[in-house]
This record gives sequence, C-alpha cells and structure tokens, in this order.
Amino acid sequence: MQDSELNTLFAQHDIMPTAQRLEIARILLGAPQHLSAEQVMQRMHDAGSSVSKATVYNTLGLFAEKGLVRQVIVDPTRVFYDSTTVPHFHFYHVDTGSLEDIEPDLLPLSRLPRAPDGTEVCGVDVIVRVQRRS
Amino acid sequence: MQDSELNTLFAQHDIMPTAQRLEIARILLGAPQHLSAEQVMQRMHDAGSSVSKATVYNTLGLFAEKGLVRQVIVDPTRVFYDSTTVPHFHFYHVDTGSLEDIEPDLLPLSRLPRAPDGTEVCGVDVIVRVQRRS
DNA sequence: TTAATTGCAAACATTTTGCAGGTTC
DNA sequence: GAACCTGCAAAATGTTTGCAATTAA
Repeated sequence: MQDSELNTLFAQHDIMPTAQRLEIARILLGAPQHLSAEQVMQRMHDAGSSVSKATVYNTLGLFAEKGLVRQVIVDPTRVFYDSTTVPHFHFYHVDTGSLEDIEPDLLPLSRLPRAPDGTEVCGVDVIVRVQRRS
Repeated sequence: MQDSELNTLFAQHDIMPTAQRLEIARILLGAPQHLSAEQVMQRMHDAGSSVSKATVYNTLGLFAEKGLVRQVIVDPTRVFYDSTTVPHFHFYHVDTGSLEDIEPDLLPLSRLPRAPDGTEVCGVDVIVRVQRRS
C-alpha cells in the first residue's frame, strides 16, 4: 500500500496522519490479517521502528473506533485487530491462537433475528473454534 | 435446583462436590443466565457466603472445563459463564454489558463451512452486538 | 494417610491513564 | 500559540499461581 493511499484512507476516516500511525497502518493494512497489539509491536521492532507501547495501543484503539480496522474478540487474553472490515467470519485455531477468515459464501447467515426492542444491531461476530483433529 | 440434582450433575461431570462448589453451582445454575466471576462473587457475598476470589475463579474454570457451564467471550475485560450449555447464540448489549439468549430457530445457521484441513470444529459462537437505538 | 481443595496474597498480562515534552497547523 | 500526539512510567483490571492450612476419601 502506498503512502498516498494511506493518507487518503486516513482522511476518509478522519484520522490525523502522523509518522507512528502511518507506520502502524503500513504493517496492519499491508495484507488481510489479524494481529494483536503485541504482534504489531513485535513487527515494528523487527523493522527497526521505535514506537511506544502506549502509542500502539492507543493507535489501534483509534483505528478501531474510526472504522479503519475491526476488533476481533475470541480470547480473553488479547484483542486481535482485523485489517479486513467488510463483514466476514472467522475460524479460530485454539491450539495456535491464530485467526483465519471464512469465505463469506461458505457460511450463509440468511436472516438475522430482530434485535430486542429499543435496540439496533451494531455488529455480528461468528467464530468457529477449531482444534487439531485428534 | 435441589442438592441431590446437583450432586448427580457433579458426578456426571466428574467434579468432586465440595461446599463451595455446590454454593457456586446453586447460584449459577439456578436459572438460565450469564454471569461474570465478579457477579458470582457479588451474589455469594450478598447471600452471606464467604468464598475466596481464587476459589470462584478456579471453580468457574473447572466447571467450564468439565462442560457444566460454557464460557462466553464477548468483551475483552471479562469472561461470562453461561448456565445454558445446549448450542445457542447471544445478543450482547454493548451499552449495559449484558447477554441475552437468541432463540435458536430465529437464527438458522444452516450449514457450517468445512473446518480447515487437519482440524475439527469444537465450538461455534455467534454474537449479535446491539446498542440502544439512537 | 494421602490426595485434593481452599484461601490469602503476591504475581501476571494486557490495557489504560497521567503527565511532561514534542509536533503540527 | 492552541490543539493534538507521543512516550514513559505508573495504575488499573481481570485472572492465575505459590504455598500453607484445611478438608475429604
């Protein structure tokens, strides 16, 4: 992804571009993937970039709030950030702690139930937990 | 639920019955509900029972492992324990942090995708997040 | 008596926050 | 110069663990 694209994306999502945010976006949005905050930090460190832990957490939180990435909650011990924001579902490999996208047409969620009175749906998560076959 | 029932249930799930475990089971299994560890502790405290935090956490973990209750992971800040173990799905009220069961026939998940090679499905979680209508 | 459970406090891991210093418009 | 961002360290949160004392088979 080019920096010009990223800048457009940031503008569309009302995010002020800074060096650290662009760096984090380059890592996370470079491919369809699911990374935890720690994994993002690790990759930045590997790439020789120096960003503080607080900034990584705050930036990922900001990205999620602004709709640039999606949080995936499958494990009480850490949040994953998903670079794919179009609706789709996940396999969660409980042995490895990794996420895998499910092709949307493989899991037809034909109709959603009506939301309870006074509420509206703001997200649907489907997680199929899988383990190594015994 | 009667103590004799609970004892049978414990035996079926290979759980050694102790006073604290029965107490926790009475609270959690008394109705279809979704409680966090802290909520269980609160209820025990309200009922005048004294059980340590560690025992509550360890007991809930044990119940989940033995299949007596189900963990529901919807919020990175806490795990809920669901007294209903038959397959079903959830509304999660993001405003209140509470869970509500979805009637199974209202959400037809007709066919699951095949699990990735070498893996088998060990659980399916569907969470419909809802918020107060704006 | 031997194994298992409990309770307390301390440890843990992830995430958030307060605040001083720096950057951007 | 006003508003915002960054980074460090400290705090907060939910959960787990080590270990001595207790309880159960």
